[in-house]
Amino acid sequence: MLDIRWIREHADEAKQRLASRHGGEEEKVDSLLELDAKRRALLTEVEQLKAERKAVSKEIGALMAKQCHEEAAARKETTRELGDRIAAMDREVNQAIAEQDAILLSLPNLPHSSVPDGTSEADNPEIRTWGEPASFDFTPQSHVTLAERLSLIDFARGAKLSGSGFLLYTGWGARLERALIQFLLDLHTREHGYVEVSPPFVVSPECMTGVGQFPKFYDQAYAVQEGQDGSTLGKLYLIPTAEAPVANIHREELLKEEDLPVFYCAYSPCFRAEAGAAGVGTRGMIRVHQFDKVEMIKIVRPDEGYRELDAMVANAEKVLQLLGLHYRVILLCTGDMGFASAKTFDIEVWAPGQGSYLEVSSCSNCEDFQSRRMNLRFKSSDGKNLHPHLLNGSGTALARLFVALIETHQQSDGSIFIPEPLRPYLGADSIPTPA
RNA sequence: GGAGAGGUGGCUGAGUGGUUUAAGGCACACGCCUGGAAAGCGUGCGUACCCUAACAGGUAUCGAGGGUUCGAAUCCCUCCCUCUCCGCCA
Repeated sequence: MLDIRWIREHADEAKQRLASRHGGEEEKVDSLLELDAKRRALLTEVEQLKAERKAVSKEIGALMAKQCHEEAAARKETTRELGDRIAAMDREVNQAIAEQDAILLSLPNLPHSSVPDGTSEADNPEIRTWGEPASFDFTPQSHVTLAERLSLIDFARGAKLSGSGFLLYTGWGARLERALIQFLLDLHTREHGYVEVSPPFVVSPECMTGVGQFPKFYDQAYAVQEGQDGSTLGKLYLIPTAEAPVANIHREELLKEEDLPVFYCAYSPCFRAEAGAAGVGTRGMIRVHQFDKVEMIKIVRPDEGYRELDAMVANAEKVLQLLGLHYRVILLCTGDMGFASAKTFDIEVWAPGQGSYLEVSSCSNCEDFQSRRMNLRFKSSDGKNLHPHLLNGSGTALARLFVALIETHQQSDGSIFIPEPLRPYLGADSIPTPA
């Protein structure tokens, strides 16, 4: 959420920077400012009336104490009418606040000045690459072929259980998934300074609003209810990312400056309805309704936000480097960034079987956009209450990492080579071909 | 799900309709005192919004939302959360 006072004083800049997202959001600014002016005028007026009522009520109290009941009764008459006017105006003020909040919650974050202008992913500059695409003296297979041949995934039965887009990992596949999760958590907690948390996998709508999922992406979430009790529908949602619970851990709190920075990492499954994306889904594991992910979250002082963003990207890159996977780092342009983000780096890993790069990580600094939505603050050393920067990044998404890993490290005999750092977790140096 | 007890500022803790303008204490900040410190004494000290060039001023806020009243931390209703016990349950 943007700061209404900042918008009030920087209306032109707000419009310009919203316009740079090429989403037409800047058109909402004028009506927002009108509501703001109306709200403040009403508030000033009704607060004067309340001050008056308060003063007279106090007089009535004093008169009652002195047993002057007639005089008190006369004053009650005048304040009764005052109370009716106040109630009416309170309703108007609340209406204006509700309308203003609805617009504020619908506006995306402003892009940072270092974000390049653009309208689609075609305009995202490549920042750097690491390694080279794997070369083969045979034709590399798709992960679908590999997973079926090695019985890593039972696609048909996964679909039987839950529909298309749900995966049943089996045997070495299930074991590899588990090994990757633990490898990632150990890396980030032992080497990168994150505190591991294991959050709920369902969250309240307030948490979804806090990170900016709601109100814009209601359709993307799975809403749950208790049994057949429809009245409980909408009280909890399956998390689309661990960012939803973990970024909200300190919602509504006032942290101390010495508490910062806070680094969390968490494993969770991620549930995405992908409404409207029917038919876009590719065969296999690349676009699914449920996948595992290890997420990194940072809560930092505003002056450290961008330094910490770079560090977080490096943390995610380390995963791919240790696994020997070629990747590139992309800076998202203004038109391609997520709703809550001010600046986002994507990391795309090379999948030789696909002949394409797959997004396995997205690291964003949301600045104070989310912390304002969730009323998360910290008291600075000079006593001011400030909104910290909130950063989130995948470290990394698992299904696509699984794809890149088996496609990159497939051998001519059909087995999968396991990179050294992962071996203690898998308990093997390769996934063998079936006998 | 049932019964009971609770929810007051950073913490603690009073307050059952009207100088409560939320007492007192702790913590914190500043000052006095001291060779220095502690103790003691004094002053200040929540949050959000409105207004103002600034100082000042105003409104709201006692888990949340409604209601009664001239006036609600206090009375009524609904909901949320915590604790104790019971039931069910991995």
